[in-house]
Amino acid sequence: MSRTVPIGTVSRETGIKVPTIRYYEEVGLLPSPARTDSNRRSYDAAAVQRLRFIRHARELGFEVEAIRQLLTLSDQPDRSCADVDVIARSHLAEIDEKIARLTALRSEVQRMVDEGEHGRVAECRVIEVLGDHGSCLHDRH
Amino acid sequence: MSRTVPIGTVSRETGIKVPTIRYYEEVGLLPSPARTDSNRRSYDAAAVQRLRFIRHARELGFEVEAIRQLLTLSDQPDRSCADVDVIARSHLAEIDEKIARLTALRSEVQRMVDEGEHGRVAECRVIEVLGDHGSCLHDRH
DNA sequence: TCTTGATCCTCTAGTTGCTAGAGCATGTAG
DNA sequence: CTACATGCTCTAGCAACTAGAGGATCAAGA
Repeated sequence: MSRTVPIGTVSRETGIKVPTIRYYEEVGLLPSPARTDSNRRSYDAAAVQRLRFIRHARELGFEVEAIRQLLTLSDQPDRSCADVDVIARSHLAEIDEKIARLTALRSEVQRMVDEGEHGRVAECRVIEVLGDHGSCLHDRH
Repeated sequence: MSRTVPIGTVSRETGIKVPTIRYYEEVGLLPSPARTDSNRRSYDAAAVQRLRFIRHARELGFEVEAIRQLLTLSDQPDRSCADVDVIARSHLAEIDEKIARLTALRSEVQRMVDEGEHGRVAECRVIEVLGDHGSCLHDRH
């Protein structure tokens, strides 16, 4: 059988603070782990990976409800294909939009770094880049 | 002179709720706008664009402090190149990491959609994709 | 002009997603 | 067998909103 670890170790391995791990359990993102005889939580590798997923997804700006859905996708053994598809597609669109916006922001910040290297920071369009309407990043003036 | 609009219009145009706009003003992300004779806020186009930037940046998972820095970059007329460069570079790294993670997540969700179309949802690796260590998205077995 | 409904104001309080601390139990190293 | 780290639960605080009360103002119609 695989090794299980206490919450502090999980915290160190995932970079998620101990109370936050307990919080994720409380709100149902993470299944309640087994307990030792002395009532301490003991986590397996799957729990650690799930926590890492939660952390990264949060850093990427997904809200807890969206993460719950993505985790549910992942938990589905092989059933309810239609539901899974609907959820997956909507998240795909969301992800594409995030990538598009980040790519635009990236190139603008990169330009600032490049120009900064030559001693002058030209006028900055960071705001314009992310400040535009819609998701299509249409050509600017 | 350019048209200015009341807060409700700004809210509709940006998708940010009225109290949230006032909150952004309170915490210094948005400069206090001009007021009408009857003390109502009136916003110009620049304010609207700045709010759209804030919204998108928040959706992308940047915290308020990071947004404040990015906005400061944008507000710099042409001074303090070194500071700007340091800030820009650190955000560049952060942005690259976000893009890498999102791209990985995207391809996994895409795979689920593709396989779902053929009637079966294969085992899902969404968690594995974002659950990995570090930022390098190293090759999985 | 008067009124009625939408919109604005300020201020306070609630929600979400954590995060820190009190007070006590347990585990482990010397 | 201390002693100090780590765990437990529970309560309270913080960041970033969000909603509502109570009151002023504006804009359109009778």
